[in-house]
Amino acid sequence: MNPKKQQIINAAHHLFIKKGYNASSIQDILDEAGISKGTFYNYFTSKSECLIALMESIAEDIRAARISIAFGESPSDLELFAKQLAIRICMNHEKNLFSLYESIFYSQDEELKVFGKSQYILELQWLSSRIVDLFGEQARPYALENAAIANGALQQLMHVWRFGTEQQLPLDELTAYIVHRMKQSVEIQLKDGKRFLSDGLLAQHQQLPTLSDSARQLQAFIEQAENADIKQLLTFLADELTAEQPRNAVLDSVLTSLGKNTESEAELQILLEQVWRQIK
Amino acid sequence: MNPKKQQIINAAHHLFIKKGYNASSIQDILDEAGISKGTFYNYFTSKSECLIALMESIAEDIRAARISIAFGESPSDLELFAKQLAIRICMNHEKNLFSLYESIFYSQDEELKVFGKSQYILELQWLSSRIVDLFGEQARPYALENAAIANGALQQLMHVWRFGTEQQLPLDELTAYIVHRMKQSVEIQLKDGKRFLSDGLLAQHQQLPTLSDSARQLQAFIEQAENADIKQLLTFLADELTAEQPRNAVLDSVLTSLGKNTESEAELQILLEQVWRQIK
DNA sequence: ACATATTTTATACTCATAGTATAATTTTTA
DNA sequence: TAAAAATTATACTATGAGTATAAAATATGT
Repeated sequence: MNPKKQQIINAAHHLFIKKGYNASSIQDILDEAGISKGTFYNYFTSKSECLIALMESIAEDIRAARISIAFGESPSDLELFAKQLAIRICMNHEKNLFSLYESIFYSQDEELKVFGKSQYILELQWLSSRIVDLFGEQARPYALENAAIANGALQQLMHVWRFGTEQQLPLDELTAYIVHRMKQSVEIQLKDGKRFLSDGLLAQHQQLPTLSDSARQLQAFIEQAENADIKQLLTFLADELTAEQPRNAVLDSVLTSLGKNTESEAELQILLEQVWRQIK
Repeated sequence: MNPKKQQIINAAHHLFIKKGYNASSIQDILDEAGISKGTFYNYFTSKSECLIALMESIAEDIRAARISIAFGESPSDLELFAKQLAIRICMNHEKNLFSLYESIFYSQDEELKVFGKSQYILELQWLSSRIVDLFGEQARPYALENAAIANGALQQLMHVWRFGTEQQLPLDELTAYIVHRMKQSVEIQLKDGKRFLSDGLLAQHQQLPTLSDSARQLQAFIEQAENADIKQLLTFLADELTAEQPRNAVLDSVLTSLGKNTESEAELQILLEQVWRQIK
């Protein structure tokens, strides 16, 4: 990321937290970042584009944090899932960004709306796939619905907590509770088969990529890798994935090292998470 | 309501649906309503105050509709509750007002935010009290939590539906499903006692008013009643409530007549609903 | 019917902010 | 060190919120 662009995003971030998005004028951002108008419009065509860049960078942080705590653990670990849920809340809370996410959703700005929608769908799809990790393939028909409901429950319980008390939200307790309810719900649904949403509603059934698919995708990243250590790790990963009998324990440790590295781009992280799922 | 004020609200309503709140300028409202700027500022000090007036009038419509389908039915009827849930969705949807409600929530406008919060709390309190109606006093500790979660589930399932398909939302199916899940949840909680929110979080335990409380409150409305028929019905109601043995069937039918009358003010409607609960 | 009070209109004004344009200056790069 | 790119300062246009006010229209009480 261009450092000037990053500087603007940081300033915007700071301001949006302090005064909110709507209340921050572009002039405020210029002052905060100590740049002139021309520079701003050199990198962004509008305030909303700047917001999108900010939110994208935060989404990447969340993804990285979720992945970095996952490697070395089992994808079907309920506690891990609860922690991953907490990460989003925690990061957004810490950065006071709920306001942004929610105000975007129904914004009048078409570009923002589309962006918000895509972020939302990504989150639900991530949740859904994790639910399948947790409860097995049989839970797939109920995954999207439970993802949506868990999302709603999280949001609402947080609202009510915020309105009802000054106390600090007990986040781990909340996410554990959400996971507990989700488990109950899925178990009941596996018995009675009742649901409202069909699982294929948001996307045509995306078929699971194979290990060699992942290895092939890795090649692209190996070529453009700048850091030699990372290149080495990625190359090892790609080789090992195509081996007769991939040594999962070694793969896991390599993934963990790579996951801790926050430099890597979003696409690579997503690919690494895919590999993590595959080898479990 | 002053007809000019109503005319402005109607114009704003129309515009907000067509173009959204933020995208509608005050000038647009003036043009739509065919009035001049001075008149607008005679009734409202800002656009957001106009929005609040609009939303208040819609909230009143929702309340009235919910009450009018309730009289004559049992408060513990799950299907009635599902229908009452559908009313809010339906009215907002029809009027395309979800955008408004949700954008208000995190608006930068302090006045709007406070209003949105109070509306939200009112809705949760209504839901909570209905949950107690449905599942008995024993469900009270879990009422607020289930109200919040049902609210979140409704919202999220609607979002996903909207994003995933062009088809018309099967509203009755959705509300029935929400009620079904709520029933399961409450039943489980009555056994295992698990919950996240305490029921008293939003308000100190409000003690139930007695029939004679209601009768006393009715007096005020009787005095200011303009329509003779309504005055007659209210007077009968107040007398009957203080009788040794109120004839519930008659009360119910009188309530039904009064409930159908949409002229009555919000406070009266709330009082009537309270009476309806008391006599069941 | 008339005088008075009120509501409404038309218009012009201030102020804040988004976004454009451009020439001058600074920094980077080759 | 010269050319290219980025940055700045500044001025400009346009839009929209909100205020002010005098004139016109309407309502109200007697």
